[in-house]
Amino acid sequence: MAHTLNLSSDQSFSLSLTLGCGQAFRWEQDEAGWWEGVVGDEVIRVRQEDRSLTFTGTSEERLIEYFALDMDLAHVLETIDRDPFIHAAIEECAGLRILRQPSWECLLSYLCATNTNIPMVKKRVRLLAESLGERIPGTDQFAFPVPSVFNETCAEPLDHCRLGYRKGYLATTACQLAAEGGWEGRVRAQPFEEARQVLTRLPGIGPKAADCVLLFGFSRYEAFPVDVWIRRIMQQFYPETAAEGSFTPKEYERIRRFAWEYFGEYAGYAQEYLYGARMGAAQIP
DNA sequence: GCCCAGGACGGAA
DNA sequence: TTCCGTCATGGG
Repeated sequence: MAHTLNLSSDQSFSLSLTLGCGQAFRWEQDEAGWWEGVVGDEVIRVRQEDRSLTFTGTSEERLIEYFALDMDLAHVLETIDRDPFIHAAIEECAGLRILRQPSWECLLSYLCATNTNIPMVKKRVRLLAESLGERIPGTDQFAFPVPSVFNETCAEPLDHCRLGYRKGYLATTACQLAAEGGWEGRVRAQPFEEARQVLTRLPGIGPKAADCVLLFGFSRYEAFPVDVWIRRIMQQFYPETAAEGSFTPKEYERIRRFAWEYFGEYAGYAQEYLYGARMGAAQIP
């Protein structure tokens, strides 16, 4: 049963930019323009025609939550629109929204995303779901593995997930959090810097992954993840922050502090728009 | 063969 | 504290 959600005229949203900009790893688009993805234990199919979203597999309430359609995007973009560079990115990526991803799969997905590229991350996350997740009834898709499957017996299935050196980090971090429990609440309850420290103490989670998890999995918009692409963008547009040569933790810190002071509480949105514009919004399906 | 990709870690300096 | 080599994996 397909549902329809009509967006109001002041509710800017681009489904393709939002799903195609690389923030989530389980979405694919078919020839007919439908996006299909797995979120939690649901297979969601959705397409956009102008201000109309047609979707199956979830409720309107969860769709609005996941795509953050309840946010006043215009206000957010107004606050970060500080100069011609970011302004051009805002124009180019109009309607891009930062998703509210389930924090567990967001954390482990970005643990898989170090020193690699987006197609490989998507492959690893899919293999994780197929190796350790539950098949979703009536579909050929698998849910992301729940915490409890990460125990002493998960080493063998993880061998098939092309994780490389990340395998040990993922096993350790996932087992630890599954055994402890309550980590999400602890992160959510902490001020930003303390929450960031909780995450970076986990094996395989450094500053970049922690900032991505805070931004995409906890809606902490002051997070400003700096990958090699963002560093290049900062070198080009804001040369006072970025340096040449090797990328040191000190420089990472300088860039993210600058971004937070310069763009404000929604610095993470500035990051995503700069990234999306550089990747070429036009190339995203 | 090389270099690079939404980096992180352990050990040396 | 700050560098520096290394870590699988695949694509160009």
